[in-house]
Amino acid sequence: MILKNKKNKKENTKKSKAEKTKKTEDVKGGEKTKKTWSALRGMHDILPKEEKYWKSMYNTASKLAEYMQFSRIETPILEEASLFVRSIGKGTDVVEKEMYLFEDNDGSKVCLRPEATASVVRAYVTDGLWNNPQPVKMWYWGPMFRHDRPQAGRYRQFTQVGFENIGVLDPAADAELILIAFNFYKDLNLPVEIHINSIGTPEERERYKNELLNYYRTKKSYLCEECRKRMVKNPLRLLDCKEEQCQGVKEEAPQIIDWLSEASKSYFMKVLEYLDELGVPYILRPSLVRGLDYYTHTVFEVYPVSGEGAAQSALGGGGRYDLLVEEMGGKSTPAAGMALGVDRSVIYMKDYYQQNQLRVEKDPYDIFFAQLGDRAKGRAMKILEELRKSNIKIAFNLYKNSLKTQLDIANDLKVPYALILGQKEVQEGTIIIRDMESGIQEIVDQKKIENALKKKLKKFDELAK
RNA sequence: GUGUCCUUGGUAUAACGGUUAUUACGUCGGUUUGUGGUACCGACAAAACGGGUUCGACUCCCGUAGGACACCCCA
Repeated sequence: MILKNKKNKKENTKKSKAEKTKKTEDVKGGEKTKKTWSALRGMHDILPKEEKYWKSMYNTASKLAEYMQFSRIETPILEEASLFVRSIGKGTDVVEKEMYLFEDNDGSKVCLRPEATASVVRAYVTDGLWNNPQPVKMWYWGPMFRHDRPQAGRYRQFTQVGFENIGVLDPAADAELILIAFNFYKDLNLPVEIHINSIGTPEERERYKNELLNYYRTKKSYLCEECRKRMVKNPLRLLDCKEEQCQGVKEEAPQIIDWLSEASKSYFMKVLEYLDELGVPYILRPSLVRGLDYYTHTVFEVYPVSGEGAAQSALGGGGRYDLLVEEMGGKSTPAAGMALGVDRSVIYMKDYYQQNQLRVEKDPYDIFFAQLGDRAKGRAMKILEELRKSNIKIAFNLYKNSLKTQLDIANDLKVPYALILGQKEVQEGTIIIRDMESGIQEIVDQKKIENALKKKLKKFDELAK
């Protein structure tokens, strides 16, 4: 299909205008029209040139997970819709307007996962993970879907990396998760801010909500339109309002921390103490509430530290969800978790690296292997195959026949040495090693390539030491 | 979901209601077929899609799609 398309296109360009007109008529006459596709709204391709960022994120997460003893879990992308309605909460925006919801062939309601915590908890409950040594620490990396209006760093399909700790109620677990989030960015050389708060138990939160509403009712005449809606729909969000006119009211508002029980408060204090001990900087933000219903006690979000510019959206966040496992049909089990937005983090990384002239280096090639002539090409493939396990990183291009072009590529790749194999060398069983800087060439026996190269390459010297 | 702005080769761009749509990067090829960086030459490659206004639309208008930004919300 694609090939055919391309061919047509090429022919078109060579046609005169008159012929083009004719072609249009043909199309109208029922011939196939040229169609191209853009990605669906909010979906994007991750191109090869961006891969280095994604790779370094994945490797960083994976290494952290291993050190902190989180094991990888992969759950399906498609889940029963009610799983998320139950876990995330019926009234939330994520469930109400952002789910990719559709009917499966048998008529059951399924959806593309908007997040993974619910799935991980489902696995914990139904796959018997509660019989394993507790807590069960798991991490995941994969695509999530939310049907939202796209914006910078907000896509309908996006990648999250997340960590879940199920089965233990201990401030150390909360601190550990925050530490992982912090270290993830630290290892990538990205400065971040941790915002943290505690929203206590549902009962405490309910009491606070009433108190907040009582307070806001007395100030109703000062409020913006949006805030009046929030009073009915989502009172805790009142504290997020950015309108000038509401700032004064906000500052005087009661804070949730004052409405927590002693137990909740001291739990939260302990989390903060651990963070202090670890040297993880945080900002207490009494207005921080999270969008999903299942959170209890500790909640936190991670923000980029931007030199200038507007407040950016969160890179990630998480918190404790002690009631979710039971809500999902398991035994009452405490748990906590967090998730980071990889797409957003990649954007931040690109930006920050560019501004600060940092680079993600790809592993450079050691050698370029140039071949010349039919027989040499076959022989080159064979030699490349023999060197595959040698740890020497060799670039090659078997489809270019001119030596000039191949050395040009070698030059672009900035390799220190090139191998040159032509008809003559094939006959003699030798190969040329060319020093790309000095231009000095040396002829060696084909059987001794590996050793000869290793002698020349510095990295093998260092390994030997 | 609401609002504002935008859409010219792969990327970045220029001009124009009327000749063959500018330039750079890029890609491919070449400068006597076995030797790189420079240079020179050549080729490739574009008006998102559909409709309207007009003698004539890449240019003006409308719709669709996509993008960007803000809000709601969130990763």
